[in-house]
Amino acid sequence: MLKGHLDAIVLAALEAGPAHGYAIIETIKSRSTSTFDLPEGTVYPALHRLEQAGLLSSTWTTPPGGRRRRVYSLTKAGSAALAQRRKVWGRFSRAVDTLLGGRAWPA
Amino acid sequence: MLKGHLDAIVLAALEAGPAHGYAIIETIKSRSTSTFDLPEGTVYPALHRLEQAGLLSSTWTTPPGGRRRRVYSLTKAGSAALAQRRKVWGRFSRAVDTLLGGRAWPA
DNA sequence: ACTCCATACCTAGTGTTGCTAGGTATGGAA
DNA sequence: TTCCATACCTAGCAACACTAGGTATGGAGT
Repeated sequence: MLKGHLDAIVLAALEAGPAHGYAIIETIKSRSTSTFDLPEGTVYPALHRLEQAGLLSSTWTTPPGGRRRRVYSLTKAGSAALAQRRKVWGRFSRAVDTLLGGRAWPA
Repeated sequence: MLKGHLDAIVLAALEAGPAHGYAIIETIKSRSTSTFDLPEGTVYPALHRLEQAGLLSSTWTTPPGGRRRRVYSLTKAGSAALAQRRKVWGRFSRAVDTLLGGRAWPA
């Protein structure tokens, strides 16, 4: 369970530049040291939702020796949403840290 | 949205000692400086779920000058579950911090 | 006396979310 | 030629948190 922060994570994965779905999954997996090994059935619908919401845009591309890929980019609204989500996450995680017992930053 | 960490929060609220539902809501609200102002429709079903799962036990009490209250306590399984939840939260929040932009460990 | 609020509990139903479990298809390695 | 990694997709499900109601009592204010 990604507990509602999937959107933020996906948007953040696209902040460094456009990418296609499969690559996004790999990026999230490696950058989280496999804590988040997201199934495609989680990520693809999320991408569609985010595009629907205007936070992403996509174009089909076919690299010379390869298969078709759908490449997503952050829209301006997407960047704004990401900034907002970061704030929400910060507030949320600080509150949970407090409630779960103070000392929240193990070495 | 509490994103799946409600159980951990409720269990943690009972770690200091038994309490009844309404008081738990107040505790969570004040300790989170109102970040989590949980509606009763969120907390009561959660308490029932947790008791059903054997993580909490409850007894009805009626204080001298007052109304009936249902007081919940952590069971041994509840304490163990809380420890587990804390670990999950730690791993989860560290991963999200990393994905959302690096600098995750404020002083 | 009456009203209103805070306290204190409850549940049915709803929308969102993430996942399971399937499906299609291609390029490259064994 | 078989298999795996790549690369996309969707229908349906289960869990979760919330909305929106409901009941009831004690105390404070007018």
